[in-house]
Amino acid sequence: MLDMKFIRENPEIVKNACRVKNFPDVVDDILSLDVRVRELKTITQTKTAEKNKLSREIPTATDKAPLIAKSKQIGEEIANDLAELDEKEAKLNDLLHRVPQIPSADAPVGADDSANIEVRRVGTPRTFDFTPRPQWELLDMNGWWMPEKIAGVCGTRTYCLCGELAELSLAIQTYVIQKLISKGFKYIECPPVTKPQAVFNAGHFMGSDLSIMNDDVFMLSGTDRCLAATAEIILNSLHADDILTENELPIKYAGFSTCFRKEAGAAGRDTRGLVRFHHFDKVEQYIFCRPEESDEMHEFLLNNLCEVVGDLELPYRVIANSTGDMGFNKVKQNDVEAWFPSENAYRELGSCSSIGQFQARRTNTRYRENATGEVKFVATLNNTGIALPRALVPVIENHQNADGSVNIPKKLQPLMGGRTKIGGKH
RNA sequence: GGAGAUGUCGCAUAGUUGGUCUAGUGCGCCACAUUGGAAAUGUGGUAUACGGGCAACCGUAUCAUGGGUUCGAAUCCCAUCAUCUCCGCCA
Repeated sequence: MLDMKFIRENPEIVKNACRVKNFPDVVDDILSLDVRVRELKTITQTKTAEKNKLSREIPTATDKAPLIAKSKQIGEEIANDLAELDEKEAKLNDLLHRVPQIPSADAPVGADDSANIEVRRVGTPRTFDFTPRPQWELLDMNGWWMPEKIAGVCGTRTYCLCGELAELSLAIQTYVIQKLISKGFKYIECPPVTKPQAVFNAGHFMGSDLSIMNDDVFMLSGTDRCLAATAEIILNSLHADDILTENELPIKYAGFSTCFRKEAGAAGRDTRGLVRFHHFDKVEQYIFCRPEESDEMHEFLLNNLCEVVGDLELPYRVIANSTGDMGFNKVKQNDVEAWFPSENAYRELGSCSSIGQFQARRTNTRYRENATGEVKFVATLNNTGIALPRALVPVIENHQNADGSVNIPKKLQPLMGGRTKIGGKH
């Protein structure tokens, strides 16, 4: 959410954000509600002050009855005003949670991903001297998965990895975690089960009604819990209501969790191979920092993901996502896409996002500034570290050999017991 | 899952026959004084949010959370949550 004062003082900026991000403009409703809410607060507080004064006089008064009567009467007036205040404030609160984050000035403006800009391209897609196999053929011939079996047992959009590919998946995960630890991240194993409030805090959803997320989140039947779609949800709320010291910042967390998604809007898409499931494993980078250093941290996070993809020896490109494509809570977003030979296209492996103070307002995560002693909201950022099994797809497709074996990227070989390749006819 | 206990202003605590509690004390922290410097000591200060005000400042709320009783609640009632101890179950 945004700061009410900011909206009050910069309505045009906020209206513009609603426009370029494709969200309904509720700014005028907010402004008029805000005026009434403040009016009511002033009135009720003045009356309460009067009532408190009377209450203090009563114990020592000789004639208590008239004071009690007066106090009682003021109490009734306050109750009426409060009823209206509660209603108006709830409405205002809901609308405030429908205002999107202001996008960065350098973000491309556009309605959807067609307005995204390619920032840079690293590496060149390999030219094969044989006909490369798509991921599912490699998976089949090497016995690295059992799609029909798993679909039968667990349903659609689930997967299992078998044998050496499962080992490689674990090696990649370990590699990324170790890399992030070496860059100053604290590794956190996050629970996949959480409360809807934490999902709300992450700021992906609009409004203050938590029930709307039922369409997108797996609720655990008969409980008040749900399955988290990303470790970001847990990491973001890890300092809820804290006042951190400036010296603690930036806080860097590398969170691992299995992620659960309904993929309700993706029916029929990516049904073959290891691209899209109801569950997957992800190492997430997450940072709490001073707002002034947010841009610097964004580059840091983005670079970490680029390094990981580079270490996997994959051609990739970096995208600047447009205002319409970046989502409700984001200031800016850069997707990192790797080359998928079977699709003859670059596809997303991770997404680096600056959230500004949007999530921090929802979690009430603040820090005390050394110089001024002022308490301010922190800025938060997140990026993928690695998402599996999707990241395995470009790895096996780009590094495949004619015999169906797959070369292991050099940096991963130590974690694979020194092996240089897996699969094929040994 | 069963039984019991607890939850106070950074930490530790006082406060439970409702009203000098606008929450006391100790520690910590900050400032000043004292000192050649320090320790010790002394004095003062020490939260967050919101509303009002150019400002100094004033007001309101917060004693786990949410309700309730009352003119008035840290204190009484109800619900919820969390923590601890024991039992049960279990990777």
